[in-house]
Amino acid sequence: MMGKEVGVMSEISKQQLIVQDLAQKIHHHLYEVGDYLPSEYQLVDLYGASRNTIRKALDELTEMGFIQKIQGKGSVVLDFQRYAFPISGITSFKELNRSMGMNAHTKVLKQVILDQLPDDWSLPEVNTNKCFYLERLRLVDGEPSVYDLDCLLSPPVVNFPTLHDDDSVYEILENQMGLPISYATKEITVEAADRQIADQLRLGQAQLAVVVKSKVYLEDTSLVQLTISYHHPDKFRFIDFARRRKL
Amino acid sequence: MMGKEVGVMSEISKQQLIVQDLAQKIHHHLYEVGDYLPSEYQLVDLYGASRNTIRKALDELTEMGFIQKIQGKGSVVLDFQRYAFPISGITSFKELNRSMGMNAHTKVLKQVILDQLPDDWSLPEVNTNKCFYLERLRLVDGEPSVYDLDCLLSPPVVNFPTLHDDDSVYEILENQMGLPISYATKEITVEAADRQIADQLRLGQAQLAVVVKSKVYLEDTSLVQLTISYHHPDKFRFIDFARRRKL
DNA sequence: GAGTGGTCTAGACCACGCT
DNA sequence: GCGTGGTCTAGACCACTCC
Repeated sequence: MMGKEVGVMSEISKQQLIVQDLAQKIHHHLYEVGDYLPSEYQLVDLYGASRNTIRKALDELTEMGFIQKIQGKGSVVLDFQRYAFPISGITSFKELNRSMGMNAHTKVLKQVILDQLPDDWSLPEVNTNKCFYLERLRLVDGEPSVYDLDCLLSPPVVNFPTLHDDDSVYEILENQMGLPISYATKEITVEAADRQIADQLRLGQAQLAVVVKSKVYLEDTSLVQLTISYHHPDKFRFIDFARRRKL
Repeated sequence: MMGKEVGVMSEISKQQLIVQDLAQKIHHHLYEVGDYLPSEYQLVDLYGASRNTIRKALDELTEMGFIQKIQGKGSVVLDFQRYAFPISGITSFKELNRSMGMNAHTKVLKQVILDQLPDDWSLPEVNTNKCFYLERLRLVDGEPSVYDLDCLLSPPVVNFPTLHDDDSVYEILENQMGLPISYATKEITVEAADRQIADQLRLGQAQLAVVVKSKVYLEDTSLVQLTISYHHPDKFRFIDFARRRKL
């Protein structure tokens, strides 16, 4: 009948601790693919949490593709550890670089402050924004793989520092500037790249590139970043996990 | 202290009813983009549900990109109604056809029963399966857009009926055969298509197609369908909504 | 301080899988 | 019948926003 006994939030929720702990254990094969996790009531004892908290943690792991719950049986560990190459959810290139064994580097090619968005970014909804404009080339194993155009909008971004090679934009936004990224939309198409980008990526005759356009938003729904990425078609690979949504 | 008063599950959960009702209202602009939904406590009264149930419904809408919750303020309606062209989550082509104003048709080109998976599908983990093999061509506005190769595995699929043009595989699996689809993995790459497919899709010189390989699973984690889709690069468009996951 | 969402607890009952 | 997950309720307290 009473709430929890502590008065101080330990910076991170009990639910998140459980998620991270279970994710770690799955990742390190303490729970093997095909195994059943301990039952919800066992986890209640293990973590000293209510069943509701346990269930919310398991829901999160389910959504991320770590486990599948089967009524009457338990929670099975799935084999979807492997993450996407360029991007599945929202994760920075640097984070991907770390969590997979990727030998990737980023070169900053251009970095200026603009008074307005570039014309060809075509955004009727948001305009007349100052922005920090970036052009970067991503190399994987020394091969040019992605050409990134970025606009960091101001507001909400102010005093964006000079970016160096291999710096992570997300890390700066979240950790140094206190701007928590919340969600993003992405659109993937195939288009002809212009001469400059085609040269940089060493595209062939067709000059076709995979184009990923994304809009990144903060928790207060303000738009913070626009990105257009040109991926070399031979090096593009997108892996996704999705759950069925009934209408 | 007591559970709910009813004894009969009305086939669909109260939580899902709330999700569907709110999604409808957002879709039909009863709640406009940028509006705040009624507060959680108001929704408790509106729907006669506990706050926990309301919150779980809102969590689902959040995950799907309908709303963004802001602490201390409320739940804002986002503008991500528009769904992906070929596929965002797991949804059948027919469902997409209905929910968007798409003039699409599907032609069944080949339909046979195989004793084993085709060699080039390369699946070490699952083998020696009988399967129902399908080749279909998807036309959008009369233009060939997608060439689909499908394998429906047996087991779990038994007695798969003869498929006609514009039939939905998912509908047959879920409604007629009682096989509930639960989740899927997808991989998107760009590859050269073979002559036959290139001709059907009327690809240009480069013969490049966007290749989407997916594995579809049931609720009991059994693999039910393998698909390789070749998309015409000019007509391929993938739209995604993703939320930030902290490690 | 009032109102909103965020986290957590404790308990009840239902539906499913197995033996 | 027992154990597992699925749904729902009622209540407590925290953190944040805005007046």
